[in-house]
Amino acid sequence: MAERNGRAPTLATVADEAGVSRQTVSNALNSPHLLRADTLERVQRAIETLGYSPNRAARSLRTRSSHLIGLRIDPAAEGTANALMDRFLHSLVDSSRDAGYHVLLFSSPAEEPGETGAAAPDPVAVYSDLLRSTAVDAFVITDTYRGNPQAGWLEAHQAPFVAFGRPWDDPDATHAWVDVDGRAGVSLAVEHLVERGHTRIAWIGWQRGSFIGEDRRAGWLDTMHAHHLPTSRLSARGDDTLDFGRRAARALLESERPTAFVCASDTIAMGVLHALDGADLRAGRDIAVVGFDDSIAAQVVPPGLTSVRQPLEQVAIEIIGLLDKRLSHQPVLEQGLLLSPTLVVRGSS
Amino acid sequence: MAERNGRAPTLATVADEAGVSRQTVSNALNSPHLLRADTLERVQRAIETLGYSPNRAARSLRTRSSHLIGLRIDPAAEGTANALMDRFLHSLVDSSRDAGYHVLLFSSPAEEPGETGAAAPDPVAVYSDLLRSTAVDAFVITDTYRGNPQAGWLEAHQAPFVAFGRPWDDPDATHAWVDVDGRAGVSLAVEHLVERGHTRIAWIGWQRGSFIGEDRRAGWLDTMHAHHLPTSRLSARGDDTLDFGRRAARALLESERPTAFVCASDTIAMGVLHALDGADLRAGRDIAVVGFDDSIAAQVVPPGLTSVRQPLEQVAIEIIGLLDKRLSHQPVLEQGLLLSPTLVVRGSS
DNA sequence: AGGGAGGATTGGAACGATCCAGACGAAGTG
DNA sequence: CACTTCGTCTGGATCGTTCCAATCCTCCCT
Repeated sequence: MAERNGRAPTLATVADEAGVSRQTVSNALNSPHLLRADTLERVQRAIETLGYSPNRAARSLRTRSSHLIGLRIDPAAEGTANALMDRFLHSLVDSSRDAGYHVLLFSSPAEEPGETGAAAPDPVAVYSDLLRSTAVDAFVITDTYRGNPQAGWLEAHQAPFVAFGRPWDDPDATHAWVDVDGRAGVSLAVEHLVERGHTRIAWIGWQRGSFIGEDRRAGWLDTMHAHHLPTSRLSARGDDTLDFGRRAARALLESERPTAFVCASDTIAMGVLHALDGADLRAGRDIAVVGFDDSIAAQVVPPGLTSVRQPLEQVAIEIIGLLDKRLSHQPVLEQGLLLSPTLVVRGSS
Repeated sequence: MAERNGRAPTLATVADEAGVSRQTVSNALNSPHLLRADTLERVQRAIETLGYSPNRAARSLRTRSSHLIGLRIDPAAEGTANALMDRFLHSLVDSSRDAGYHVLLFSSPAEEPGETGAAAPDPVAVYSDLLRSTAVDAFVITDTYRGNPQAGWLEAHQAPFVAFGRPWDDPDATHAWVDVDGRAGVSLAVEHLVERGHTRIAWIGWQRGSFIGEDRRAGWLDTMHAHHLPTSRLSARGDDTLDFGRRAARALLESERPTAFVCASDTIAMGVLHALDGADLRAGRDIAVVGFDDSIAAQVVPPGLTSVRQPLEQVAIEIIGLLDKRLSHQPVLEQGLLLSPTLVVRGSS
């Protein structure tokens, strides 16, 4: 931690201390194999003594790479059990660190409806700007649930990025992605319920038009058919809200008497729990409920909500792996990677 | 978005295009008042045409400031309803953007117990390194709940930072901080319950030794005394876990028959709900429960958990405000800022 | 008309690292 | 012994911006 005349030590300082040239110190850091063993050690000792860390700005300027990865963080809707991001973010930061990167968070300025109209906030402008100013080397994009303009733009501008989520709507996409097999996840859930003896298993999911929603629903449909179980009128579609979950469950309970609910999200599943609470039914004893995402709410709500858990830690690792390959100009063999979720069984089933 | 020979435009490119010198373009960006109106407009047009954004690395190298704010993101314990971070993070990113900063996330390498012992992972090393390499201009630190080594170290090294949380254990601390008045929050909760006619109001909180825990508990104690209500044997202390909440509630229900529970956290409150669920009691009808944090779980659990909500958005704004002042060498008048939480009333009370 | 004053603009130097081409020895080869 | 080869190390140029001091221009005053 020693400093000289109040300013942080530079390469030159270290070079003086070790009695070598700047370039040699640089090599000691970046290509140690080029140095003779004793020189290397001498330099390392000097670095240690002075408490030297290379200046990122200077390095970044010269090498044209910041070793930062950009991630847009979207305004999460309150009340939607969307703590997904939390787990993913941790994992992403950890994986990045291991690969020598840091994560830079950014957000888009809110598109306030009552704004002075002229400056239409281009959702892609932020990406463009970060890239042009060499603030980040690459992006991780996460919001591919209903197509996504960023992916197209980034791909067109040859910006390095990896997506969490398949390019559902663009079969020609060539960018790298990692995704979780939602269909297989829901299938796990249905199998689990069938094993427990349920035959009337209802689906509560999202509106048509959500690719992810349709994929998950297909998991329900497939598995029900495979077991020759009825599906007609056992399915509801709506928004990803507590309230919709509650209303849908109430309606289904009155008309179709299902014994189990499989939901497209934990938010909806929590809505179902509300409906049961209102009808004096108990989840797990009278009716089974399964959610999707293994959110914190699922973990703590009594009696525990069975839920499909995405392997977010693994997703993050794979994403950084792909990104790192891309950035170090190694050939990327697999374009996309589909990971399997697991089912966490709790009291609600 | 026009580019010249495949490389991003620089100041010089813009200068050529506008027929002025580099420095003038620089001034157009940083001190527009120095330019004549027509020159300014000419330069701006050139910038627009070329799609120029200043190179951050170069700027950062010259000005010795990265316009990045570092935030350590800790491995959140699963199952603890700690989605606090999520709201805070969003807010912090937004406020930072408005002030011209970005947020850089980092984490400490996990201290794996089975590691080759020698390299003891110094919790402060990461901060030190980021600072020396001028990767960030300042830090926001959040984990001050039981003293915090970083704050001391950062203060000693004159590193700019603002803490979310009071310097409980260090009356001599001179750094800036923003915190939420937990005591007042719990007091709100107790007042609310008293209004509803409760007189036997129990407290379930954390172990002695947590400053925050004692502060919140004091809110309960104060308010109970103010209303001449009994407190003896109505208080339990333990870990911040579901399980402790459940056990404590069960024990209190058997021995003291409280009609309401006030908890130090939503996690504990959810544990209480588990206990009620097991005893066939209903929260809100038979027994009132109030949590702390207004986590997502509190929002979605049936019948809704009344909870003390921290004004995290405001906290983030104030933190960035203080940081910005500090970094732009304006005098910081207030050293600390204590914000008031609110009570969100839901079905559980 | 000459001399300041002050605003507008400019070119050179610097920030701290890496790239590049070349220098220096020591070792190997004909 | 001269010549090449290879491993090691070095100095100058460079990345794109801002700082600094100097210059130019315009306008006003005497």
